[in-house]
Amino acid sequence: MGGRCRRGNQSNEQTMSILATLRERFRPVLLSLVDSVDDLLEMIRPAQDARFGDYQANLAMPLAKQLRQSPQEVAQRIVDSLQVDDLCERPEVAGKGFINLRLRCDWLVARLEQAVRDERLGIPRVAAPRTIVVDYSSPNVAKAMHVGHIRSTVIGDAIYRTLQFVGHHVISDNHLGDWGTQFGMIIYGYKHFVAEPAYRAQPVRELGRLYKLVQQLIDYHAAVRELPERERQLGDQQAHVAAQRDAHQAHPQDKKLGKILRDAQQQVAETAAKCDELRGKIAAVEHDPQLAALAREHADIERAVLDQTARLHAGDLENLALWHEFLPLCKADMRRIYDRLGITFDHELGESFYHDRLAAVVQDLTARDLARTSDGAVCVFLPEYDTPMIIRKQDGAFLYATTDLATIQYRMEQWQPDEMLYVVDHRQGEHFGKLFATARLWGYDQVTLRHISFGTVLGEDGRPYRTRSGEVVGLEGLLDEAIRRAHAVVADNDDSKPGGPELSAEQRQEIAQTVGHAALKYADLSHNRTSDYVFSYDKMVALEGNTATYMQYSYARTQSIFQRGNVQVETLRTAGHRILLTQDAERDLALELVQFGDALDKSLEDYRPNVLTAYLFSLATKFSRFYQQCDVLRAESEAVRHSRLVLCDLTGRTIRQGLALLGIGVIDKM
RNA sequence: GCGCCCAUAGCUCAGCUGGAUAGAGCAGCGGACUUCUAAUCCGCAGGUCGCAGGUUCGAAUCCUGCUGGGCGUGCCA
Repeated sequence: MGGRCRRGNQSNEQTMSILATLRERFRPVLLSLVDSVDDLLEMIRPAQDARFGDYQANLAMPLAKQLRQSPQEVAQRIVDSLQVDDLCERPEVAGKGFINLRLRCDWLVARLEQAVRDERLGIPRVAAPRTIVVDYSSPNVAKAMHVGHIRSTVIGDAIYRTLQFVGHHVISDNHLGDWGTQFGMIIYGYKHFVAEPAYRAQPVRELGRLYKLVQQLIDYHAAVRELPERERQLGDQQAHVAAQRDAHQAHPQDKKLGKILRDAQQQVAETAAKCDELRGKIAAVEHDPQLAALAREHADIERAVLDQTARLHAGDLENLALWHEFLPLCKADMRRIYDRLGITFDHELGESFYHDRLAAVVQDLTARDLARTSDGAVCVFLPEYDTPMIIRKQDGAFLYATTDLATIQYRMEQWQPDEMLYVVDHRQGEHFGKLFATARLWGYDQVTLRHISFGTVLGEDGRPYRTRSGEVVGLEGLLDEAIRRAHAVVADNDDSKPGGPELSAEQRQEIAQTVGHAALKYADLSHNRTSDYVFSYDKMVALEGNTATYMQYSYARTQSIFQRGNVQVETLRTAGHRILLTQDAERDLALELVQFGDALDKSLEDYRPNVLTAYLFSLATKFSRFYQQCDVLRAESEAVRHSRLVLCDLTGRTIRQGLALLGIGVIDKM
C-alpha cells in the first residue's frame, strides 16, 4: 500500500477530519480567484447521493456570479488547479456546476489502517482546547426527579463527554436547587406534619410526602382565593362570546369577526378549564376530612412557608440545622438515580453555595449604574427587553437571576472559561437572554454564554407528559419500566435462538439494564433537541429501527464473530493486515467509518447529539449490510478474512466509542 | 397586546449556514433463515414540505402576509 505517508511531513492533515482536509485543499485554489473564501469552503459537504461521489463542492455557482463566468467554467478552472490526486479520484464537474469528489480506495484504506493502530480511532484532539463549563440537569433536590429532568441530564452529559473526547477542558456543574422555597416547604412540613416513624424508616420518602402535602395545602388556599375571580372572568368572557356571536351572525362572511369569535370561545374554554382545575384542588382537600382540618388549621401556610424560607436564608439556627439534616439525605437519594444513569459531575455547586455572594452582586450592579430600584425592586433594565431583570424583590429576597449572576461571576473567577453552556429547556430562553445581556454589561463580554435549549417531553396526547391522573412521571419509575420492557425482549430473543438460550438469568438482567437505559437515553438524544418530542414506551423500547438497541446489536455481532472465530483482537490489530475493499458493502462501510470525525465535528458545531446518533445509525446500517453480504469467517481467502475482521473490529470500536460519548454502554452478547 | 418557537409520508421524526429526483424509522404489502445473532437484510407503496406572495441561476430552508398550534411575558425556578 505505502500510500499513507504520501504527503508525510506536510501537515497534520493525516488526522484532520475529511471535510477539513478537503477544505484546506480547496482554499489556495479559491484564494487565487477571490479574497473571501470561508463561506465558499462551507459549501463542500458530503454528497447527498452516492451517484455524485462521496463529497460535493457547490461553490462554483455563487462564484460564477462574482467572476462573471459560467458555473461549469468556474468549476472546471477550480478542478484544473485543485491538488487532490492523492486522496480523490479525478474530480468531476456535473450538472449546473457541481464538483463531485470520490475518495480513492487506497486513501480510505490508509486512513483505516491508521485508525486500527490508534486508541482514538484516528480522531485528533483539537489544536486549541477551550475551557468550557457545561451546566445541566440542575434538579430541585427537595423533589423526586421526574421526566422533566431527562433531557437536560442526558443531553448535557452527551455534550460533556463529546467535548471532552475531542480534547477540550470541560467542567460539568450541576446547579442544584437546594436553597429555595422547596426547603421552606419541607421545613414547615417537618415542623407540623412529620410522622416520626416514617421519617426514621424512610426519611426521603417522608420528606417527599411532606413536600406534596404542603404544596397541596398551599394550592388549596390559592384556589379558594382565586376561584371567585376566575368565575367572574368566565362570566365576562361568556357574555363577550354571546356578543361576538351576534356580531358574527349579522356578518357571517366577515373573517375578522369569525376569528374574534373563535378566540373568545377559546378563552372561555381555557378559563372554564382553569376553574375546573381550581375546583378540583379545592374538592380534593374538602372531601378529605383530615386534609380539610389541616387546611383550616394552616390557613396562613403560604406566608408561613415563605417565612420559614426567609429564616433559613437569614441563618436561623433551627432551620439551618434541619437544612443540614435534610440536604445530604436528598442528595444521596438523587445520587442513586445518577448512578443508575451512569452520570457524574465535576461540581455540584447548588444555589446555596452562592448565597453569601448575592448581596454583593446587587450592590456591585447598582454601584455601576447597571441596576436601579423600581417599584421597590432592584432591576436591570435592558434595551432589548420590555421587562427588566429583577435581581432583588421588594421584600429584599434574591431571585434565580441573582444566583445565576453570582454563578457566572464565580465561574469566571474560578475557572476562566472560554464558554459556558446552559442545557435548560426552551421556556427559559428569555431569562437566559436577559442574564447573558446583563453579564456582558457587567464586564463578562469575553466568555461565550450559550443557552442550549431543548423542547418539552410530550405524552402521546401531545400534552406535556403526565400520568393518567395528571401527576408528573417519576424518573425512577421510568427507568424501571424501560428495563422491564427490555428484559422481556431480551428473554424473548434469547429463547428463540437457533441453538437454544445462551444467557443466564443474571446476564439477561444485566443486559436488560444496559439496553433499557440506552433506549431511554437514545430516544431523547436522537431527536433534534430544539423540538418537542412525543415520549412513547413502545417506540422507545421497540428495539428495532433507529434505536440504541440496533447499534448495541450490531456491536454484539462484531464481538460474536471474534468469539466464534476464536480471534484474538489484540493480535488482529497489531498484525498489520491489509484492508481490501472489493465489495460495495465493504467500501460503503469503510467510508462511513472514516467519517466518524466529521460526525463529531458536526455534532459539536451546534451541540446537537442527534447528529451523532444519526451517524451511528448509518454506520450500523452499513455494517448490517456488510454482515449480510460479506462472509467474514468463511471468506474466500485468508487475506479477505483478515481484512473483514479488521473492518468488524473498527466498526465495533467506533460504535462503542460513539455510544460512550452519548453515555450509552454496549454488551458483548445479547 | 408584545416576544420567541413550531407546521415535512398514516404515525414518530431527520433534512447541516439555499444546491442535483425531499430522506429515515414505525405501521402496510412482497421476498430472504442447511447462513458468522432474522433485534437483520432486499424490494414495493406512500409527500401540492400548513396557505399565498416575494428574493434567486436554484427555496422545505431566506423575507412578508395569512391560517393553525405551543411557550414566555415585573418581583417562581
